[in-house]
Amino acid sequence: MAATLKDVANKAGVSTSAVSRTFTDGASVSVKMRRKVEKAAAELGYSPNFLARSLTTRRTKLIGLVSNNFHNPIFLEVFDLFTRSLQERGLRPLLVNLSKEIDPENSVQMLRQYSVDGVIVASSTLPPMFSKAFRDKGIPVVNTFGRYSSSPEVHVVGIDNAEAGKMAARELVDRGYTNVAFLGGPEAATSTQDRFKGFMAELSKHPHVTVSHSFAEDYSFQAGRAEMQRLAQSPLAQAYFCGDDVLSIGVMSAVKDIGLNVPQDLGLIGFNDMEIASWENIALTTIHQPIKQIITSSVELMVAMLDEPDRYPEARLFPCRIIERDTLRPRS
Amino acid sequence: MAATLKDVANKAGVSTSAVSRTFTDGASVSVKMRRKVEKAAAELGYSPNFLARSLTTRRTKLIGLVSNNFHNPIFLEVFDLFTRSLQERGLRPLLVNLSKEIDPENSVQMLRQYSVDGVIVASSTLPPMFSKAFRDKGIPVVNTFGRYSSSPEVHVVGIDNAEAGKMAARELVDRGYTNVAFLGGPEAATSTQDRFKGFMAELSKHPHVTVSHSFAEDYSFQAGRAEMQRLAQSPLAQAYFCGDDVLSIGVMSAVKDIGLNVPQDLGLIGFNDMEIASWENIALTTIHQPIKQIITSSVELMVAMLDEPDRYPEARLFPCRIIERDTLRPRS
DNA sequence: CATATTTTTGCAACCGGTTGCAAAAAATTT
DNA sequence: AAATTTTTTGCAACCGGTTGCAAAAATATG
Repeated sequence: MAATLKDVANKAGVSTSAVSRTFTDGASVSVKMRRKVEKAAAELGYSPNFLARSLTTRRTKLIGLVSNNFHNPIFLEVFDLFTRSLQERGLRPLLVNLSKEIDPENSVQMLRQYSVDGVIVASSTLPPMFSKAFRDKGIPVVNTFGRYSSSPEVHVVGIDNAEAGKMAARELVDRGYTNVAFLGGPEAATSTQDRFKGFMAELSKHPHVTVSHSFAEDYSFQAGRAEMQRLAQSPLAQAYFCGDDVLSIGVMSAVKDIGLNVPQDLGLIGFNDMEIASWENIALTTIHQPIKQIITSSVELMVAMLDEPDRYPEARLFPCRIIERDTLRPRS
Repeated sequence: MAATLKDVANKAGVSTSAVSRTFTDGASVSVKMRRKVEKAAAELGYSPNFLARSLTTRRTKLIGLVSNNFHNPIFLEVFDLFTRSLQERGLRPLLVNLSKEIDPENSVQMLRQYSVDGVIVASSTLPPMFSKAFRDKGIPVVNTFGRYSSSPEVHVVGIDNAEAGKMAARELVDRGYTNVAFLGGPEAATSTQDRFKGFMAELSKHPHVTVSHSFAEDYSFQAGRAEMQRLAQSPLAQAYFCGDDVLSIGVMSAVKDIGLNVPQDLGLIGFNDMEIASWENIALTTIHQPIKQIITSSVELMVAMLDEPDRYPEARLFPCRIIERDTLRPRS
């Protein structure tokens, strides 16, 4: 069907190596030869087969993009940024949806069979073991949104979740709340655990502030709503730090149903700063996670690893910042 | 690095063909041979290289998943369903983000270079020419959410947008609105054009109903909000049919700012029934597009085409239905 | 048991490219 | 113009598999 190298070589009356070289940059070809070959190639509509090429070059330019977050709107943005960023560098994302998949082995094997050059694991809820499984097979891996560790075993790019928890705590204290609560996502997620730890650590410096906590089933609107409905059966705190924006919005909706007003009766601070949080009829005060930088950095790190696979694992952390909107009472 | 066919053959003391056959189903291998080979393979941790295999079998099991909708939350659901559905059938999505890319040629060439078995174009805003470019190169293509045509040139799976427009019109008339408006997405999108046509056609049967129309810049919250703010400078209609849920929510937010109430002062009906529409603090009445069926059907069609590439192009259309929530006044 | 039939196996060519090496051609130097 | 150096080119082996074909082995038939 499609024209091959050999077809072009025949048509141009040259060797296959000559054709190959014209399509490999940095190879030695004379101007005359190049012109002759390019003419024949254009007439045949030839372009080299990447997969055949990969057999000898050992580079496919395929990058496994592995995630289990196909329900949180922020991940649409994540996929947008990743795909664009990879494309700009001539890399191609092979998307793997891990929803309800627990065992890394299948994915590892499959991505190896496709000879991906590297793997980006984009998730804050997958166990670190997942990323390590790739590293153990010698596949360069970056765990984006992964857990920061002082002795990282794989490359991690993301934020310091504990620090973010502290930031939320400070903000609530600053605004004069004296009875606050942590309403986290799934307790098993390392991101939740770390934010919780940071939140509590900071508050322990302010003994006059009472603190409670609970965890929603997952990072979703309905989980947040349900959790707040449950909490409302007992006395509520003055302000809640939610593990995620979409969770916060669920909470907001439940609060409204109860007949309370945000921020007058109850303060709310979210996490992520997804686009929806900025919608004027939501206007959620939240902690912004610099997704764009995180993703750009992840891709840059991946590119660096392609040249230097045994690069020493590093953690790249980006600072978060508070985006003030309408769900916390004004600073006192 | 990784073990190859030859390594396994050596270790097991058999020919490479024998090893190849044990990993190809339907090939003739004796039980003894299979056991011997499998043992050696297991010890070496061997699994076949798909790309090398694809060279001779001419099947990569890669499917290009091409879209330009990386900002509409409904597409997260779309990607979730596509990736899961493809994975279940042993196919692998190679994701292509077409945002701001207008020329199909690059994508076509790139996907050809990776020898994808087929391409799914998931977009209602890309011109039909895009899908045809793949077909012209002999690549099986399904245009999901594409435009229905009585003489389709490529396979289309989606809804009958004109019919959906009629459905919206009927619903508004039924509820006694006599002054209604169409607030579409980008005018260039075929989906917008068709819904508009259907909407107008149905209303022409009800001469007592006044109708106006306008178009937002794109399918986004801010575009909807801006458009409604603009419209509010002149007298408003009683009810609006919006081209998309996220657009509707933008409209809703602007309406609220003006000091009007939905549905008492102004009715609103959206399109898509994305998850956010069901959030209790949004509660948007909308037209449900059966995304799940559309995607399952798209993938099934793709699988069928892999066996029969010259299959006669068909259009598969699924009926929409109205989801009643809180943004239209009750039936009179 | 010899012969015919079926199944299993290995050889060798091929899929579409790349690349080390040496010969050929072109450009420099003497 | 001959000798030397540099650049360009083609040969042939290879990347990791599959597959048609014929030989070998196993099974069935007379």
